[in-house]
Amino acid sequence: MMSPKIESFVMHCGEMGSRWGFNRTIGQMCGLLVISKQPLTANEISDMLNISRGNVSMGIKELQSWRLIQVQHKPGDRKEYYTPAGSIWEMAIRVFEERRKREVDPTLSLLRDNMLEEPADESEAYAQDKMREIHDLLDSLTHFASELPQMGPERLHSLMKLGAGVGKVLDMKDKFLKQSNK
Amino acid sequence: MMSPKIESFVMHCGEMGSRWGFNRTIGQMCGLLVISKQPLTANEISDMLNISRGNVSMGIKELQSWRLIQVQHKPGDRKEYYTPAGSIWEMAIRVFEERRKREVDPTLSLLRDNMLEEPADESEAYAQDKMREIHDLLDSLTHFASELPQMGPERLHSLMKLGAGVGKVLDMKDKFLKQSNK
DNA sequence: CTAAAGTTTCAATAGTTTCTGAAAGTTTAT
DNA sequence: ATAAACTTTCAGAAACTATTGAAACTTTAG
Repeated sequence: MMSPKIESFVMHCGEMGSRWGFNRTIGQMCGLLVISKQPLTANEISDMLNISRGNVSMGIKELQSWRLIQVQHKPGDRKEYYTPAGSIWEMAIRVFEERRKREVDPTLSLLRDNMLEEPADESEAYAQDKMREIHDLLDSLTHFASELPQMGPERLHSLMKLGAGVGKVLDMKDKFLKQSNK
Repeated sequence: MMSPKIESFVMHCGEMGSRWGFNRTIGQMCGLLVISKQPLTANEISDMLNISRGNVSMGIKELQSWRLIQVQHKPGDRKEYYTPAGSIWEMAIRVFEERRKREVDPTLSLLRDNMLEEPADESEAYAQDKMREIHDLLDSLTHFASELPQMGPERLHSLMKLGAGVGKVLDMKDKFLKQSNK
């Protein structure tokens, strides 16, 4: 049915899925759709992965809520065909975005609420300090992440290859700006 | 026992813990240790969070395997006191590193193995293409992440504030290098 | 309107993970 | 060597999550 290479990949996606906030079968479904050249129907997915039709239906709903898959229709065919919604890069961005909405945003708002109140004693003052530290880190990270989509994979690639060299480029930029201001 | 502000933070850490690869109580333990000025004993943790002593012991082991907490001893006291292992920044880096080891490295090696073999047909060729795309993205990300620790939080902060502006800085650098080569 | 082709829902079941608490283990002081 | 103070382990119970499959629903064609 599935070639062994493809199967090993799909099963691995299942394992990873369960660590990344979906469950095993949803991970498998996502992996399968990504490496399939042709769009697949719900029944095909159910057969290829040996999972019940109902489970596939719930999985599709979930993957749609993550904006990772799309429906397609073929003329003269009532079935719904599913494909990944965009490139790997776009899908990765969407997972980050969704997780930010679901996990980071509520955390930031809890931290902010907590920081507004006056600390009642020394231990609360310390706690607030730490919360501010966490808040600032999360805030920086989300700002950065929110710019990624506009950056595209090529620029990301050069940024990533640069690695810690980024520090040097930043210094260079600062120097340059200082000179201009003189 | 715990002030309401601190409690709400700790409970929230529990929720987040369960989405980030630990479980709820381990998340709570970690949150509690991070915002406590004083080191805590296992019994104190057990009392403050209302969880069994055995559970705390397992949680400590797990947090140590993530390199997130440290033991301390007080002179003339046999108990073990626990504190976070480093700053928030260092703890975040450790979580990324551990997850890379546990999740990304095995994925990369599976993808590489799969890509070495000759595709048997068109659909395998397509699958291999997609696998290469995933491989290259993960590979870039891990390279970048591996440089973060040497960068420190201040530089990260300026990089993050820069956001998509990074693109422009990269272009600037490229131009600069071209001119030097002429 | 009805049948056929398809999709979704949801109660029940299966499977997995987490937590407890009692027993076993370890370390230190005397 | 013993007892006291503390920690770890692990089998079983409790809690939670995922999966099935049959019934209900929707859509289209004739």
